[in-house]
Amino acid sequence: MPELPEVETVKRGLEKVLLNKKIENIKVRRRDLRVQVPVNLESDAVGAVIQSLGRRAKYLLINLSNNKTIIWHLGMSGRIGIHSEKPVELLKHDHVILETDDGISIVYNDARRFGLVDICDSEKLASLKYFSAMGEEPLEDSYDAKKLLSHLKDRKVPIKLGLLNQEIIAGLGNIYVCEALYRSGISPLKACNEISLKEAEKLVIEIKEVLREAIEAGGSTLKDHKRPDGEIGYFQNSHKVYGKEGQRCPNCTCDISKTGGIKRITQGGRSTFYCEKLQK
DNA sequence: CACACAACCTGTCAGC
DNA sequence: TGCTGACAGGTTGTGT
Repeated sequence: MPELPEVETVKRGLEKVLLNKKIENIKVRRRDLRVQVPVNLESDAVGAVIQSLGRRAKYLLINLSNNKTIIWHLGMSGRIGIHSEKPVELLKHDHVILETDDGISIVYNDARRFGLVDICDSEKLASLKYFSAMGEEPLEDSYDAKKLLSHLKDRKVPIKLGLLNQEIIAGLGNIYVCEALYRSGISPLKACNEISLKEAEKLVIEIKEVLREAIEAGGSTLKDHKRPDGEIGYFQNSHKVYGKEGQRCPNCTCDISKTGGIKRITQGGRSTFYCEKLQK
C-alpha cells in the first residue's frame, strides 16, 4: 500500500498506540529483506521508549529515547498490523514483530520482501544512503514550482519518470504520479525539460492536493491491503485514471467507442494511465 | 552523467 | 482444476 499517503496513514495509526511506549521485545523471523535486517536491531531498540514517529518520503521513522531511529520501508507489498491480543497468530510473510510493554504487537508482513527495517543513530539519519540524495518533501509549505523546475530543466526523460524519481521529488509512486499529471493536464510523455514554469506551478498545486486528499481518505487500498488499524483507505474510489484503461475520464465528453478512453502505456517498465485528449 | 533495462520475490488473475 | 504468462503500490545495480 505504500506511496507517501499510505505511509503517512500508517504513521498516524502507529502514533496512536506507540507513543511513549517502551519496546519490550523485537522478533525478526527473516532478515533477508531488500536490505538485511541488522543483527543489532534488537539490542539497539529493546528497552528504549518510542518518543515520536516520523516519515520521510515513503520511509517510516520511529525515534527512540536512546537517540536511535528505526527506519522502516514497506516496499511494494509491505503491511503493518497492530495486534492487542496475545498470543498473536503469525502468518506466512510476517517478518518482524515489535512488542511494547503494554502488550501491543506491531507485525510487519511483506510477501515480496522489497521492504526493509534498519536502525541508526538519529543524528546520522540524513546522511544515510536512503536519504542523502533524496529530493524534497512535496507537502512542505516551502515546496514550490521553482524547486521542482530546478530538477527538471536538465532532464530529457518523460515527466512521468521524472516524478517517480525520488531524487527529483520525494514520496510519489505510480498511482499519484498518474493522478497528478491527469489533474494538471500534462502528458506523461512530455520531456522534463519542456515543462514550463506555468505547468510546474500547476503540477505542484495538484501534487500537494492529491496527496492531501489521499491522506484525508486514509490512503488507497488496493487488493486486500489494509491500514494498521484494520480499516481500509478510500482514496482508490477517487482515482481518475489509475487502473482505468478503456474507461472515459471524468472530464471528457469524447465517444470512447472512437477514442478508446483512458490509455495505458508502459514507461520505464511500469504502467502509465492517462487521457490523450486532456493531457498535452 | 543520464538513461534503459533487468533484477529482486511472491501472489493473483485472466486466458486457455 | 491446472498450467502459463502478464502484471503488481518500489528501488537498485549494471551496462551503454
